[in-house]
Amino acid sequence: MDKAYNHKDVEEKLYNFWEKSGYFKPDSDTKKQPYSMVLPPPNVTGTLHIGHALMLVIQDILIRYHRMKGFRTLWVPGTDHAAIATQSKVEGILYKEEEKTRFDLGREEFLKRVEAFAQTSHDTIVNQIRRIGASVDWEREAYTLDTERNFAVRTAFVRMFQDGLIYRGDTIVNWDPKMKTTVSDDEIEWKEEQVPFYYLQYGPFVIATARPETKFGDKYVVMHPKDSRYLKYKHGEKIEVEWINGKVTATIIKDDAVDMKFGTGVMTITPWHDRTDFEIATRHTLDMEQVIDFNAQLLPIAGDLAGQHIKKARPLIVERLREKGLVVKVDEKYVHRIAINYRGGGVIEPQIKKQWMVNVNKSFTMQHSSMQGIKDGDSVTLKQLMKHAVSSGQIAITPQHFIKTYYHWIDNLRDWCISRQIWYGHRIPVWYKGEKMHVGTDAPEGEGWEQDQDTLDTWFSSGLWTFSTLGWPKETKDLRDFHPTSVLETGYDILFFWVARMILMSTYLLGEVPFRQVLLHGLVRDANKQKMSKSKGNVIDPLEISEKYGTDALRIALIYSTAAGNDIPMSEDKVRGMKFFANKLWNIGRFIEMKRGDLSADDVQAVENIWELRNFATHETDKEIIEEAEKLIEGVTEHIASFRLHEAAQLLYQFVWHTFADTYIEDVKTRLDAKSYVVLHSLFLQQLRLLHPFMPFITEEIYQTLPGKKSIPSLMIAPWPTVAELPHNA
RNA sequence: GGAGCUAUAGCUCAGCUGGUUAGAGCGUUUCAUUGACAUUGAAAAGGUCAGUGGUUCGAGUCCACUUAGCUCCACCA
Repeated sequence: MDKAYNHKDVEEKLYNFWEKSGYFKPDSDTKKQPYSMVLPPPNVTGTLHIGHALMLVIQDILIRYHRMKGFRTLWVPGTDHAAIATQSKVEGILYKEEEKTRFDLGREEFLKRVEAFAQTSHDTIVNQIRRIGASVDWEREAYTLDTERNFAVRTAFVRMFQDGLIYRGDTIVNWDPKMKTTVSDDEIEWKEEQVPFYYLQYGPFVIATARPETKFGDKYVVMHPKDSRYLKYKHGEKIEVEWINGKVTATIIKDDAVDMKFGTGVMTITPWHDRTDFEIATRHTLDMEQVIDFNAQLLPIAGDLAGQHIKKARPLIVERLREKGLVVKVDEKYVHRIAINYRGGGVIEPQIKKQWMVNVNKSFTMQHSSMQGIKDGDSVTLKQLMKHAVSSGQIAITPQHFIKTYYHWIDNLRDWCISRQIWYGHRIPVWYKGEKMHVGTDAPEGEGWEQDQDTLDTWFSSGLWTFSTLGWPKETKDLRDFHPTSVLETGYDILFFWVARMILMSTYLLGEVPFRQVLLHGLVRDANKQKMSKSKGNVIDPLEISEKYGTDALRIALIYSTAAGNDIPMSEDKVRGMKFFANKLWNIGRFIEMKRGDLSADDVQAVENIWELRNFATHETDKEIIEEAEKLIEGVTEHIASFRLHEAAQLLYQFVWHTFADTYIEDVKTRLDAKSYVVLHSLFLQQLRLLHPFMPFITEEIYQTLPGKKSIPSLMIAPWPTVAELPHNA
């Protein structure tokens, strides 16, 4: 063995060796118990960051452990087209490099650009996944927007439509005038901004607003029914008021959505551009009028200000109100929260628009269910399904406290808007011809049909991921063998976006849970507990780190000292420490290799089973180390089985370095004979196996380099150590 | 407004179902060694486990309250 471990020479070589040997594919022995996972597909918007590395490492540890345990493991890789995120990225580049918008190129040409970008990203990402050492089955790689997944999406849409769960209707949506699309509530980022807050005279009332540009059409004035200050005004009463562009007739509305303590307790409403106002207007069947168009410009209702962008119009309106003496007071220090599309950066302007929606509260008849507690023919809602899957214990969530958060989210869930006015994504499988509409997996026969222009929310397709990757809606063998999947491991930040939607889709479409266990990890932060971001310049690039210290050092550093679900402070120091550990491991290997030569005992065989090793113990310390090693095996196994990977890693680190190397080797090195050599060598091989899921490259390299016959060609498929002989039928 | 998390050594964190003297990494101090490994070894200093009260034979661990920090959800015109 070389004096130092050189990860650069080893990693690529070993990964190719593993892949070529077919170890990433499920074992052909179908009698083995299956263990399956899908990789949360990274967005094809660029490159992988350290959070992705963490996710890959945790999942790879689980997969490698179960593979060695004798399960028939499958880990399906893939990438996500991330509709709006990818499109917005390409639009940004397009504008920067050519000063063009997507409308300049047209749908077809623009999509070609996006696809080219996505392909490049995809290639980078795949390469990065390999570098981390992830033992995924590349033959089953999927893309959320490929042909097979598109068929799954269309099938799902049609099924939901036929069950009356998808409808098209006028709703108030979050409109991004910059990207020209709706975005979901979850895609909004709130930003605080200090703006002037205007108190305006509105007839006998004073109303308050931060957005005077929406106020042109306001003809309803709303107050709380119990507000003693305004009891003399009756619901439905009409009054004449002087307003921005002259006199209007206002109607008094009483509604308890009004907060009596806020402002003056009176407000005028703009139902077309505000969710709360929209809801009030819906309750009292009031008129709704659009004031701002989809480019964020004022409509003719604004009189001579029509056509102005709202940002420019605001000061002009305030000026006019001032002239008319309608401005009572201005609070300059008001903190207003504005909604921003966090994918594209546009300021959200609520609008009423026709959208495709999923009704989460509508009862439908369950066609097929293999879930406990829900039978075929039961009447349920999607919300109930989502809740039931977890409350019945058919899906476990680790850490447990996220269960409460999950329920809380479901309770507050509104209908899910699934249409997007962007081009990159799954086109909605609906066709129109005059007044006629066709909903189906394929275009209808005949001339003149035109497909809906909108595409689907990206989460609609990723919601199908656990089974669309296995071939659904075809009844494939993979689907039978590997669904429900065993574990879904992902960051807690997408519990709602993604995990909840997978539960919705799987319980509804398949009548079974998508996975039995949800395992959530935290955010990787920098050494100062700051979120990593490009603008802060504190981003740690996983590939750079793995290049410098070795992938194994990065892997174990990522999971070493943090409990599941907690955020992880990451520093280079930590990785460096783990590189030292890798070096220690390497040198134990060198020592063992060297001593075998000293003993000129090339026929000394390693003992496979630890319980047979006691026959070779000649000293008290030999017995002790065997006992300790047994405890290690039990401890590591138990910790991994309970998802305490950090505990398992800590046990291994302590044992290998401080018990095995510092204590036992120091003791045995002066009295080494053929018998104690067997103990030394065999125990080390056990440790390599236990460490292999955590540090696959160096353990495999040492294993391959150590002298002696190998009955097993790779650590990847070596049996996981146990402390006692198992009955043969187990 | 609603919900959740965190508080343990100088720093970053472990501590699973309550059970001897509370652990690790990094950092600090002292000593040793070119021996598989200076990417080393031996040792040391450093903690009223945020505070108060409770349950218990026994609490870092369970319960209540207080304080401080963080996060998520909803959202006020």
